[in-house]
Amino acid sequence: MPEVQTIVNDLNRKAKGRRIVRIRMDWPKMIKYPPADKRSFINLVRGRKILRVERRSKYIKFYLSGDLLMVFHLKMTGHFLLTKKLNVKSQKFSKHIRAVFYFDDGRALFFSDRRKFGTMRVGKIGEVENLPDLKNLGPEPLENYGNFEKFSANVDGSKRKIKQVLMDPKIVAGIGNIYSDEALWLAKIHPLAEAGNLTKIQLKKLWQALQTVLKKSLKLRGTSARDYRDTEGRKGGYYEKRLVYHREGEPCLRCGAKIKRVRIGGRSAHFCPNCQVLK
DNA sequence: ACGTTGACCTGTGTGC
DNA sequence: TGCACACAGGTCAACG
Repeated sequence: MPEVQTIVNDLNRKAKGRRIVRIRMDWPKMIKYPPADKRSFINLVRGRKILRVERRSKYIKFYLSGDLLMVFHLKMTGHFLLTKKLNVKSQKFSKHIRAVFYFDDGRALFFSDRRKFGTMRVGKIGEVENLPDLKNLGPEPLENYGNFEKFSANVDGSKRKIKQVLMDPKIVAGIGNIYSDEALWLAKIHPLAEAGNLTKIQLKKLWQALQTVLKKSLKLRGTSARDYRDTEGRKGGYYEKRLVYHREGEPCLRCGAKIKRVRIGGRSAHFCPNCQVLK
């Protein structure tokens, strides 16, 4: 999520107010709405002005003229690159360009995505906001005023592992593999702990830990474990500051025990077997 | 209704 | 060098 927020902030500074004059679409399968329909997608978006860009969970929402909403999900390897043309810094991504949005000022927004998991949708605002994937999202972890209570209610009674629950966007928005590991370490909770068994105090601690790691990563413009780059092709700085993610075999920063890795629901979870409790 | 397992894709790193 | 296999920022349809 800090990566997505960084991109959204950049787009608001550098793409807001621009008109999209031409579109190149090389991977139409990424269009989820209107369903796999390249022509209607292009016809809807061409000629529209970008009024503002917002984030909800890990979705990037472009509000366009004509009461339209264009929504992207970058998944694991999606990038937005904003340049006059693909420069040296972004050459690494140039063979994975899936779409190009040409602006009225001569610049262009390139969408690159090595694994082709990224998605885009466009339609009337209400129409798109009511699509189930966007509508059924959990509370934003960085917004207060009742969001902890919503999170707590969503977790209540769950028999799943807390690690999986944290990564479920219907439970809480915007938390993936990196920040779930980081927050669980900070809150001293074992990733395999049954979510519904955690005390209210543990959940509160976890919620605060989420805010701590997300805010820290936001300041550092996200985590570049591997592919992530911002709209100018630059890396984020959080990877170097990470607490536990991708530290298997290294000493725990708190107690010195060896960090372990286990698979949970097909994903890697990194944790300290000594100071993260299962109970 | 709930929890788990594939599916979607392309690439890189590691061990034999 | 070649080959097989594990692994990689996410999400959801399909299944029991």
